[in-house]
Amino acid sequence: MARKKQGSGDAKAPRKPVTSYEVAEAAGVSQSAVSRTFSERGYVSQETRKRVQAAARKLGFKPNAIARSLITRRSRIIAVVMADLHYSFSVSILHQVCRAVRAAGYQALLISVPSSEEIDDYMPDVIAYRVDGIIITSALLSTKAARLCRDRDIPVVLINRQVTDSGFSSVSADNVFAGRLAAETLAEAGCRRLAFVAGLRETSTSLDREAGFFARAADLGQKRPLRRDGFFTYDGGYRAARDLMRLKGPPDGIFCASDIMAMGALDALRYDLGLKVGEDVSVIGCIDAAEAAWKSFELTTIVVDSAAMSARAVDLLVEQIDKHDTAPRRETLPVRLVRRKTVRPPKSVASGPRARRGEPTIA
Amino acid sequence: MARKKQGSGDAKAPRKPVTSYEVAEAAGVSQSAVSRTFSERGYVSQETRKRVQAAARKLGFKPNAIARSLITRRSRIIAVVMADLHYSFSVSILHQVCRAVRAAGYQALLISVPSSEEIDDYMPDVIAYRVDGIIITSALLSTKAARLCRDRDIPVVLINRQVTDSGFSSVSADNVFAGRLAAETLAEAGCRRLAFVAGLRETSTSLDREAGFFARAADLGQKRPLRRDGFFTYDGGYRAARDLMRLKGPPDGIFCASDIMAMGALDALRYDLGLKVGEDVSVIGCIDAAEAAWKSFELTTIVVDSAAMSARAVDLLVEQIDKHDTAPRRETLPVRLVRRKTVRPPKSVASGPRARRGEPTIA
DNA sequence: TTATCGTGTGCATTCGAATGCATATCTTCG
DNA sequence: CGAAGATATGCATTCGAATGCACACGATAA
Repeated sequence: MARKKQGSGDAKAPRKPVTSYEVAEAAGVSQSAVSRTFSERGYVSQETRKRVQAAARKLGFKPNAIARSLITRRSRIIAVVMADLHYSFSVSILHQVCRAVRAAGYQALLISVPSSEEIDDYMPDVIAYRVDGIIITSALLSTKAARLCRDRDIPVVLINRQVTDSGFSSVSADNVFAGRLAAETLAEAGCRRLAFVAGLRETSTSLDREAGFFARAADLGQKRPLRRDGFFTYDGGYRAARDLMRLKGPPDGIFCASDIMAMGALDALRYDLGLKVGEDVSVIGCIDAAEAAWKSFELTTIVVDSAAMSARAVDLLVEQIDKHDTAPRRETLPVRLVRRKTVRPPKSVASGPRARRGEPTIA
Repeated sequence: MARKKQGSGDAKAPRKPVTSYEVAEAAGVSQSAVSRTFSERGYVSQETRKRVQAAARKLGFKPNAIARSLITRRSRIIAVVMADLHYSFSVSILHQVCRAVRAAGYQALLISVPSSEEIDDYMPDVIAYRVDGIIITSALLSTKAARLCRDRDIPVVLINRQVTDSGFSSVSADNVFAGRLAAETLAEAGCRRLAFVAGLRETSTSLDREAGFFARAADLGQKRPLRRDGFFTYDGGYRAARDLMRLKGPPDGIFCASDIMAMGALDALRYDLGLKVGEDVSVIGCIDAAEAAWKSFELTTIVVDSAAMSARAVDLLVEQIDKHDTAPRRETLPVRLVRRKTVRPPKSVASGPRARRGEPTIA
């Protein structure tokens, strides 16, 4: 029927991938020499190397990573597991992780899990491809999955999540401090009744922020803050804020465990309830998603350097891949407050250095 | 120093991955039988299959995908190339593509390219891993990269981009129609001076939307619309809108080639210029990003079904991988208008079935 | 009874690069 | 001058699963 592949003329175009043997032949050396040239191990004379490289270039040779992986027992692939690819922060992390992975000389196999619970269904693939390591973000490792990794000796690094039971490395923002910072900022702004909008239950991210927030609130002599679940979504934040404000003693300072929820809260407060955010109520988010800086929100929030977090996670992982016997490490990255307009400026300080209005900061 | 690997007791945990030979031995059959059991080709008796499966389960055997790839010459890996992982639409596409890829029995190797121009630097990796196919979204293929793919016979499918010069398959939204629809909607709303905010130059997405918009505007007897570049960013949209409104004959209907730009435009119009969007000026976006539905925007926009687009793209790719000789196809998916609040309701029609206010649609 | 087919099994080879070992050449030093 | 070392090269084997081939068995057809 259709013409055969090798048939037609047009040389140059190598239909079947070129192998090291063909390059060897063209260069008049052995396959070993070709391998040594490309793997940069063992001895190859300048002379030979040049001839091999010339032949390789001419034939369009690129070592087959699959074959290499088989014999070296290193795939140079890192699995990146993500549960919620919806949120902009996850995406920013993913982007950064990809870059870091590549910079370290690995490839990223993306595993987008619908939800944390289903991670077990995805592990077999990860195992089959003999990935050298796993980065997990916005997802938890089931105990079954954790056991699998341990049994197979696959290093794992978690980003912004911690697994209590088992000794995997992790890199997180200083979420407890973020919570403390939020409580402090709201208190300084003169808020007398605080509230916390949590993310998903059982994520250390949200839990830690909550713990810090409550602890610091107590320190500062505040009443125990109110609390609602917001599920890390816009709608969740919207509803949480609306419900909170309908209580008998409504809050005047709300800390949301993520920016998306804070934006939902903002919209509920101003559009549903007709409140003035930054005057009647103050809101603080967490993460500093791109949207937080938009004119529509100008959200005061707590930033984490996602690039640093990703880079660190990959560093840690690669280190564990290389020297095999490293103990799990847990690292924490500093966070800081970005003041925009959703929190009343501090009471005590005179109306001093407040951002000018008018011209947007964008221009 | 550290204890050796194989040393300590605790059986069960297989330090070195189990091979088909070990399973064969445990089951008292040959390696071929194991292979046949797992690859589901050739003959294996029920009896043998069961014993192999039992042994495999006991030992925790999972066929090594790397070894399999080497001999079958199919990696079952699809490279997913993305230029701008920043935008929520890209992300939604990515998420969907991942799912589709997995559903088709492949794995996704994510290649996050900083910008379209740098794609050439990333091709070698893609080639080295002998991926079975490539999905490209929000990025162009350089002519060099295109040649590489053609030479090596690697199927490529582009999502929402088209490459003029070369015959690769693509799946796009009906962008020309989207433009027409936008022009029509604005005209119906009574707009007399239209404007278009373009994305990035040379992306067919933006170009097609522009073409449709201008053509339909002309049909409808409108003056030739104004035009600004918005680079597919919030800031770009913000500036474009501001600049447009400062012209002598400012527009009263703006179509932005993406939602993000539309949100920037919205913010410029209302916060910088103090205009009432949906009354003084109408704005239409394109894509229907998640944020478009938020209370802060309630953006009227043109939707594309990103799940369908992704699924279709993967289908097409897999088809090309399987039957080798398929001609490139270009598919176009329908788009439709989602009316929210940034466009004045049609003049002619009485104030009829307009969405109720009050309770947000979220509750 | 013999030829033919559908099953089932194992042996040996294959994919393509890496690498241990033997070997060869060239330095350098005692 | 001979031994030791560094450099350079090729041969043969290896990684782990897939598969062509030969062969064996039982059932059916001629």
